[in-house]
Amino acid sequence: MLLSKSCVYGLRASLYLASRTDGEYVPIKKMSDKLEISFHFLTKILQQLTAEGIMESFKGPNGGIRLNRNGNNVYLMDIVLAIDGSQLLTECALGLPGCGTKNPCPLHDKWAKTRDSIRVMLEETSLTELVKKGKAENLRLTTDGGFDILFQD
Amino acid sequence: MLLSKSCVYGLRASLYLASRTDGEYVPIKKMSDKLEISFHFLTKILQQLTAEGIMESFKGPNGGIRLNRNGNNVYLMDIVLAIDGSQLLTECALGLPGCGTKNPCPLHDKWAKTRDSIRVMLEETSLTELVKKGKAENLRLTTDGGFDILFQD
DNA sequence: GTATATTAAGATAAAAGAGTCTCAATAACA
DNA sequence: TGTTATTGAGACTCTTTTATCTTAATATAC
Repeated sequence: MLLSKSCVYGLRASLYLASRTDGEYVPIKKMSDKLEISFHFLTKILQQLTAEGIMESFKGPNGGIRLNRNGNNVYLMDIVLAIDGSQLLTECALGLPGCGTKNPCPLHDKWAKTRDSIRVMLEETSLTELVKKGKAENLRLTTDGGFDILFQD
Repeated sequence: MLLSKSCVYGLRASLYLASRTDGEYVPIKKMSDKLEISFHFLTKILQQLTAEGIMESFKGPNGGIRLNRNGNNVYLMDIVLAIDGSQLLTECALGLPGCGTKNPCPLHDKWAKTRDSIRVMLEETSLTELVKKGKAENLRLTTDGGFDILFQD
């Protein structure tokens, strides 16, 4: 698995939040219902993203979570790094510690190239870009149902 | 993590075997010592690869494991599929079941492209190619030490 | 045939990842 | 001020992966 399950859930939740343009807090419970993710599990993941400053939270009635972008776009890489760390982008394909251009394994060069294409994809893809596409083509963020059903209250 | 630890160990062992051109069986114990992998764990992994027909084994004194290539080259993809299965190459980046060109998630297109570059790399890289490179440049297959130390008895 | 070197197979254990539960803290509002 | 809606934090459980241990099966050689 490329990304951990936590990370995948984090991405889905981020996309959901990014599509809410009103800037209001969304309760985690609502998100977990819509996205079909366990409430408590999602809560933990969002706590991480909040701690990293990617989201901000507010307690109490009318509270919830929202993106904290200060006008800046959020990229997939931001989420992945916050949850899974940089492992995917640095690790040796043969699991050798300290593998790099200095002291490589036989697979290093090829793997570094492949890894780079993953990195570029994550770095260059923004939440807003995917939301735009998702809305335009009514794509899905859950097992069944299109993008739109997420936003019917 | 892109590949499971079992798969990584399987790749290292495969490279080790591919570098032994004499066609003799290599005892797992010797391999596990050289490659610094737990003997019992490696045994299980090699059992899988033997079951898949990628290697062949022989019991008793002078027994061990060797590649069963019948003159054919083995590619990284063979090992990965045998141990980790096709998950990596088919799975949706957002974890949605049945995600594909028919019913995609917003990330599907981009991820399919990235996934493809991983697939191509695994499909096009052969053990012999890596062994050749490893020998020529004395690269490593273990934490420390070059390719050559593996083959001093 | 008996001892020895090896893989095969299954049981068990330890560690990590995924998921659940409970209670505390905070904020709104009646 | 008390009730309710929410996030925060920690303990706990379940599952999968990783690793170890034990015993059986098989082949060789004396």
